[in-house]
Amino acid sequence: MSKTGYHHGDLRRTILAAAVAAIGESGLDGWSLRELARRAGVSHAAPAHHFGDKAGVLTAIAAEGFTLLADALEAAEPDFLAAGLAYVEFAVGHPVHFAVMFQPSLYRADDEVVRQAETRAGDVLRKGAKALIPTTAVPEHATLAAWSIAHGFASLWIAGALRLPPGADPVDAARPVLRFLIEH
Amino acid sequence: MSKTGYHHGDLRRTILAAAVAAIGESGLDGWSLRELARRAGVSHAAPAHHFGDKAGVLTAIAAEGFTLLADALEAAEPDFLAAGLAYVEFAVGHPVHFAVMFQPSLYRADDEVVRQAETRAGDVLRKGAKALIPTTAVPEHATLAAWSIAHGFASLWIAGALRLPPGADPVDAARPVLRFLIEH
DNA sequence: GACACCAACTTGCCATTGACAAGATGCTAC
DNA sequence: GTAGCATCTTGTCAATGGCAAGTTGGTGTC
Repeated sequence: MSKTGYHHGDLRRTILAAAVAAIGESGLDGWSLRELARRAGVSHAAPAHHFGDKAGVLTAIAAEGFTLLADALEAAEPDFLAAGLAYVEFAVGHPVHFAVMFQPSLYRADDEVVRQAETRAGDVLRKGAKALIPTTAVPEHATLAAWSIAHGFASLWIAGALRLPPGADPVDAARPVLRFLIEH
Repeated sequence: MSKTGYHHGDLRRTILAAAVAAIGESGLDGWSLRELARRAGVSHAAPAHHFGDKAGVLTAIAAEGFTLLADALEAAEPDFLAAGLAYVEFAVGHPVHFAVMFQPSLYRADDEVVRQAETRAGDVLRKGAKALIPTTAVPEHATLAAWSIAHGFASLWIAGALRLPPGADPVDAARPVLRFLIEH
């Protein structure tokens, strides 16, 4: 675990965290493998050993993101509003993961680890949503509507497209919007 | 307009189209200014003259996207379902524009042209949505819900996150989902 | 305890790229 | 016809991604 010496001990996680930080600061275009290496205090080729290439780093971020999302959804109360707010909270709290996850062209979507994490998140989301909205309509439509509205609100918030008062809390702002889906 | 000679005549649009094509093929990371120059048959520095840098190209794509979106929304029938489907149709039909538009960190969001186009699209969207959903709830919530569900569905479709039967039409798939917001 | 093995990391390298500077070209207005 | 200027080119440099080959040191085995 020591940071000195030839073997870093925890380089993989260090670089992953550095990548998330760098992307958060400079955007998806403003980072380089060499910068991550510098931040971690290792040679310029060290990241490649753990991740192969840039897509490998993004693949790891996506996998981590799907796992975090699945955890967040599982931890939420089993009703649509709570789950939807948990979805928004995850997205706003981990905007880099969220952005990468839903741009499969950036990473290796067929990677085994990503697929497992994605499948788990998808299962949690679908199974949950299925029973959360009492409706006379087709359940699949309700599920997609629920997912879409939470995903859409989170995306628009992160993009800064919503012209809401500065300092507003995204979860508070999302509540009445999500509620509109089920009661109005 | 002739493609031969020192002056291309239509380089700006040619490069812009090449950029959209290249990003569509290789993703937001898989293109270079030099590649655009090669596709257009000009020198490697020609794109910089028109766009400055890579962010300049993405800025132009974003501006074009907001204009196209505003046009599409204006052309749609004045009701929520039609407008929502037009939104989805635009996003799926112009996935590159859509992806760039809602990632302001990729381009110069404070660019004058972009701001005007974005404002126009926003106005069309907000003014429209305001009167499209008869509701007892707060109009702003209804507007945000409508925007979110259309944006979310489109994003998830483009990301390939929806596990729907292959060959399905996105607009047909979106219809019952959007309808769920207003009647269930 | 010596040795083999192997993952972790480094050094060195090259083609490609983004960005800038300076020069060449040709349209256009007067 | 010529001055001015937008358009496009040529040349260049630092930075990057990715690969190859080498080094380090921990771990298991006898």
